[in-house]
Amino acid sequence: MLTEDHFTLSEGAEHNNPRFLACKYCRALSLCEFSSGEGRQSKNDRKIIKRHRKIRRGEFPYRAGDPFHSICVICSGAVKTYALNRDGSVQITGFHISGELMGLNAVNTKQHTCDAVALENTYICEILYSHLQELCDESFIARRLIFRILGDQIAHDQMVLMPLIGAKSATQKLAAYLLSLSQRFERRGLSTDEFRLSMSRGDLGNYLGLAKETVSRLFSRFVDEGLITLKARHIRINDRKRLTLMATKAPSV
Amino acid sequence: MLTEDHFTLSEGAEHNNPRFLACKYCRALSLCEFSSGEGRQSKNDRKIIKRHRKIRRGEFPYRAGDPFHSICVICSGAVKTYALNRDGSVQITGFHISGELMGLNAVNTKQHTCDAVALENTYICEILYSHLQELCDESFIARRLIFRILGDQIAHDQMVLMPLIGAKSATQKLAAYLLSLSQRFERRGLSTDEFRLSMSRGDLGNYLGLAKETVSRLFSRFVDEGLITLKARHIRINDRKRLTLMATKAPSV
DNA sequence: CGGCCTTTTGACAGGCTTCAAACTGGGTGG
DNA sequence: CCACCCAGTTTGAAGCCTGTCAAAAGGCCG
Repeated sequence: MLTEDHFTLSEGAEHNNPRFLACKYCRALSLCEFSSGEGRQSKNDRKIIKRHRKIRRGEFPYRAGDPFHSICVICSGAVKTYALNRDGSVQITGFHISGELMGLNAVNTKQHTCDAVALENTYICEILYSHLQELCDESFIARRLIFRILGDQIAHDQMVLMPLIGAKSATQKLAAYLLSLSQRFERRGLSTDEFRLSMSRGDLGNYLGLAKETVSRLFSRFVDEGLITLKARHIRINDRKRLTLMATKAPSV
Repeated sequence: MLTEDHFTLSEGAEHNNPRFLACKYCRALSLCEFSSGEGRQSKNDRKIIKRHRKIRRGEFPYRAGDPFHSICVICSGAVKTYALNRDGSVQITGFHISGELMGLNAVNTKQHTCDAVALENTYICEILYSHLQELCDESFIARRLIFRILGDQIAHDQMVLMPLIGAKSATQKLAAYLLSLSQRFERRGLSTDEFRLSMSRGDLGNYLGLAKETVSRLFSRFVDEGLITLKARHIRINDRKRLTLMATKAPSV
């Protein structure tokens, strides 16, 4: 499915260049190259994908209430999404890293229900959903692709979120989430054992339903026990086996 | 989209007859009538949907490892799904009531990852997924329908599951889940304020990450405070406003 | 009507949150 | 380039919430 077209857009890229990373991950998704590969005959082919929008730390890819018009692919960087409760408190609904999609929960409502904010300088590609749907009317491959994207999202939500709800201790929650993060980095072709935690302890706590102090204390305990190494927001997993045990087993450990 | 065909299948039905309920809810989904309405010209039209399979309490609609071949619609009754951890402990992944879909998380893996077991005598319709996909190649409406189904599932997971993860107290969790259950019954045309809890306290606790005793105690407290009325597994919500407050607000109430 | 599973209620121990204070690190301006 | 500053992080102490263990009461099904 790769086309020169595709590579042209990334020309001059180097390994550390976010534009290059973008296409590397989109390729893994087989979404970007598809969007640029199909429909070449049309003059509007470029409109289906808006490439490499730069979003600085603290800026918003989209806000709650914005009309939904495109699926966002994170090329590099990280984004958190959150909803505001009526009483003013915030509920973080997810963290999204390079190669992942954002905003799929709005495909039916046609309106974003969460705010999205960049945790660090971030590049995103936007794929216009209405155009992608039109493409589906013509292309068998597009149909299967979009089914796969939606299905993956459902499977991901079920498999990752459920253990976090059912976890009976803070230890379980944090261990489980670290492992799921690790898997996500691996799936994007990055290191499984060593990665950057772009979110603050407070954000993590809010997401997992824990106080930020508890998160901090658990990290310290994990370090003491040799499970992980931590330098500021850079984490390395040293003992995946035991971490997995803590994620599933009863809190009596 | 309704056809005589459709009504024929439910003939002789009465309001309390599960077969009638089946079609009532499927109509709400616009999935069943579509499946029987489209493709009438074909001789295979009946194969796309397998109607009204009866499943007794304790029986399994499907097991983990089974090949995924159809989307299950619950006509009447209730089903829980759960996964087994390596250490033998179970993690309940969801409760499904009449009018809802099951097994969507397997559309891509092509293999079920959870066990599903009926909490009471249950009727389900099965819609063959491969046939539905083929239908998508021919029908615009089928495409939009399946997008809507998948999109709804994603939105549901995001909106319902996230608050449960982020809840900071047992009270929040249980109140939030009762309200989301209530919404689900309403969406299916049933009473918002009065419904049956098909699952045991233990199941609820397992799902929410609470001890069954805690669930029981919270129910008692809710009753004492006049928020709900409880008779065995029949619940009535008396003060939705305050229950909503407990679902979002800090545990200091 | 009897047996069994579920639910309720109590007591206690332990984990988590809250409040508070000291510390660290990244970003800014001189 | 360095010092400063502030947000984020770590660590401590105390109190509440929730899990665990235990026993009694209730409800459902044969």
